[in-house]
Amino acid sequence: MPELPEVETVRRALLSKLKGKTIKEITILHNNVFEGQDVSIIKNEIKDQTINDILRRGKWLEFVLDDYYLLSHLRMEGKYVYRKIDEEIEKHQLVLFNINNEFSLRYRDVRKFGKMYLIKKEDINKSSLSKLGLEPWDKKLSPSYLKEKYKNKSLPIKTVLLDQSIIVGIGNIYADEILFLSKINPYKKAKDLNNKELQSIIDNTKQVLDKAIEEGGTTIRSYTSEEGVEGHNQSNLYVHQRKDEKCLVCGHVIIKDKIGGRGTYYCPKCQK
DNA sequence: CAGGTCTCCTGCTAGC
DNA sequence: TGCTAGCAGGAGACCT
Repeated sequence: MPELPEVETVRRALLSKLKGKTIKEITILHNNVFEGQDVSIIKNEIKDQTINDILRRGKWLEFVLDDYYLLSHLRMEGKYVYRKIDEEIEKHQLVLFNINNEFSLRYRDVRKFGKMYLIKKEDINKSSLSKLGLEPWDKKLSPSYLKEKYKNKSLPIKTVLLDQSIIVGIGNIYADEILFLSKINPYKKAKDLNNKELQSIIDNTKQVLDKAIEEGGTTIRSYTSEEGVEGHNQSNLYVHQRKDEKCLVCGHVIIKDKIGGRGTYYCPKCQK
């Protein structure tokens, strides 16, 4: 599932193909991708908008057009494929962007969970992006920031790490890895963490995500950044998807539990 | 406000 | 071998 490193890898690949190119037309084959929006307006407004840049905020892609931002969230299995304009439409391709009348950028999403929003630039503060917390590398991310955010959180730290209004970009895979490296039990209540543990979470978040970006993301199940390009970070995972295998540090068997409805992998000996 | 539950969706797989 | 129930999960809606 695309988390911050995967989205960042996708962003870089898209930018190299699309920077400066123009969306001549959009074909929306599945209206729910633009949930709550009038697709006829979108079809008109996006016409002839140039892709000036592609940014990332948390797990969101932000296409910087002339008058709009096109926000795209891949959720579980969303991905972009790039085709010659006249190639046949394949199953699961939900939105087609005509690029310079020459190429076709296609949003493909088997499970149809992903979302897009076309937002006027002046309305960006009313968008989903406005509710996001700090990027992992933000200088403001400190133990005191987390202390304040966690002070009323009785939920397990595993669950709270996934809360995008506090730190952005962490999903289920990296949350498990961050807690393993921080030697923190995923069941521990967020509000009970001390400064040392909070600092450890901050340090390991940056380290885990940096490493994963360097490796082009983690490919388990279906993620690829562009067609035929898989990530390599799966070989760096200590606990995620390693149920019943031995902990690489202490040899104890890795446990899988369900915490907050999410599959959670951890080493009960290393993580107290 | 905090937190629990449900919903969306389809492909894969464990188990019979 | 073939079938099917159950599982996978990010984020927002809705309820208590």
